[in-house]
Parts: sequence; structure tokens; C-alpha cells
Amino acid sequence: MQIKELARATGVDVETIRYYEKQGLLPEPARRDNGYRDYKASHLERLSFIRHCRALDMPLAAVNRLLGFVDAPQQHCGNVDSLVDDQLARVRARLKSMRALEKQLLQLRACCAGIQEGQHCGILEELVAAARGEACACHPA
Amino acid sequence: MQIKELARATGVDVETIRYYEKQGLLPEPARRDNGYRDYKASHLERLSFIRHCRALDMPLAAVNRLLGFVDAPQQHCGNVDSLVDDQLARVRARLKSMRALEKQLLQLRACCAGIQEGQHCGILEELVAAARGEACACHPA
DNA sequence: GGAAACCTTGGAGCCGCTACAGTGTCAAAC
DNA sequence: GTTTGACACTGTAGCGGCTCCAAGGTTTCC
Repeated sequence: MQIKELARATGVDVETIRYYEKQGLLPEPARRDNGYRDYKASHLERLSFIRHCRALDMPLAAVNRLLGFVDAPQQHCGNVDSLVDDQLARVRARLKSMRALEKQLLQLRACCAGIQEGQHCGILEELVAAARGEACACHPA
Repeated sequence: MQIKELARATGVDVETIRYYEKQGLLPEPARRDNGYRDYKASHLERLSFIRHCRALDMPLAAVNRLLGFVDAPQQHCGNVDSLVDDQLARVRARLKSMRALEKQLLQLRACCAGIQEGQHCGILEELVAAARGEACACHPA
């Protein structure tokens, strides 16, 4: 199986596959006489696994540790658990700050009284006021 | 005002201040005889503005454009509006995918039947199944 | 005079790709 | 047999937004 076929089968970009190999996530495949990489079913499976983990936005380091557990399945799975928990915590923290951000942006946008030439721009005024440390719509005192 | 004082006053790291200067967001300050940077109130104000925009997670390029409007306040503010709108759209798209992610991680975590030695790990099995293209808890068919 | 805390510059490293440049290989069409 | 086009290879640089480090100079305090 050539690299492009693997790419198509997994939905992972060709360059990204080579990158994963360089990073040690995907084992080096055999080479044909012409130097082309020759992948087996096991590569397909492993790469799909990686892709799925990445779809869950796990850092590659976490994916790598998970792969270690896959390779040694009799290992204690509490560690797998905590990898997923860590990821969940990261996602939730990010969610929280994104929600706050959305609110702030909405309030900021509401400052714009409409587009009239020569008038002051409410949004800019808010941002400048914020910079002065005054209470502002998006970051109330 | 030395760089560290500016850093303390704005909550922006010293290295980050120098980085902003190199990126052209913060104008080069005067230098003292010893070569130390010497900031004025205008720098404080501008850096606070940048920090506030960054707190809204705007890319530096967008912050730079906003600074342009601050410098030329009579300009048409519709562009400011759309910068904020763009940012809001980005944040909302990200929020949507993060929410989906949280759900997937929760479902995945529920696969773990508890930590018992020798047993199969539900989470790993789910991820491996997902890699095989089977329906899985976090990415149902 | 010596230590601690500040300042300077330039460059490398982080993450996870992405996009080249420059070269080689292969299969099918003409 | 040659030409075209799609594929493959390696290596390196770039993205954003910092962050950290080395190697040195300055100031301040004891």
C-alpha cells in the first residue's frame, strides 16, 4: 500500500503521515526497491487510531502514551482513564473561557451604534476605555 | 519607565513586550544612556489595548488593524465592526466543536468499567474499534 | 567588592502541521 | 521512444504567539 492510498483510506494528509513517522508515532514501513514506503494493514489500523484520538483533540504526546497501552494491553488501565480525564479537563477549561469570550464579544459588538461617518466608533471607544482600566462593556468592573 | 515596570503595570510578560515591539505592534521606545528601553504613558495605554484585545483572543494581525483605526479615528468604523464579528464567528465555531468534543470524551470515559487488573480496558477497546471504522461510543455510526 | 536583580541581543524551541524546492520513478498516451 | 502527469522521496522553512536560554552589560544594595 502506497502512502497516498493510506492517506485516502484514513483521511490523513500524506505530509502528516510522514510527519507522524518522523515523530515516532507510526512505525517505519518497509520500502520497495524504488524507495517508496509500503504500508501494511497494521499501519492502517494504527494511523486510524491516531486520527481518532486527534479528532478528540488529544496532544500527540497523549496519543503516543495511549499507543503504548495498545501495544501492552495487559497494563493497568487507570492510566488510560486519566489520559481521557485530563483531556476532558482541558476541553472543559477551554469551553469555559470560550463561553466567557463569546459573551464579551457580544457586549462589545453591541457598543457599535451603527455605521455613520464622522461618528465615534463605540467599539473602539470601549476598547480604549478598557485599556485605560475603566470598566467596559466586555470586561465590567 | 523600565520594561519591568511596564510589564507589571499591564500584566504582559517582559519577553512578550519585546516580541510585540519586534512585530511592530508597539512602537520602539526611547533608550536611556545605558541602552535600556524607556517607556512613556502612551506605551502603557497602547500595550493595555493590545492586552485587552488578546484577552478577547484576537489574532495579532487583527489587533494591528484595530490599532490602525485607533491611530486614525475618523476612519470608517464598519471595518472595526467586522473585525469583531469575525472574531465572534471564530469563537462560535470553536465553541461548537468543543462542545461536541466534550460529549465524545464523556461517552468515551463511560466505557471504562472501572480499574480492575487483567480486565479489558473499555476505553482502549472503543478507540481501537473506532480505528477499525466500527461505530463507537464517541463517534456513533 | 561581591551578590542580586535588572537590562540587552540573538537564537532556538514549543505544537501540529503545511508548504515548499529539488529530485527521482512509474504508467499510460501519443 | 518520448512525453506527460501523477506519484514518490528528502530536507528545510514557515505559521502564531509566545517562552526560554545563553552570554553578556548595568545598577543597586550590603
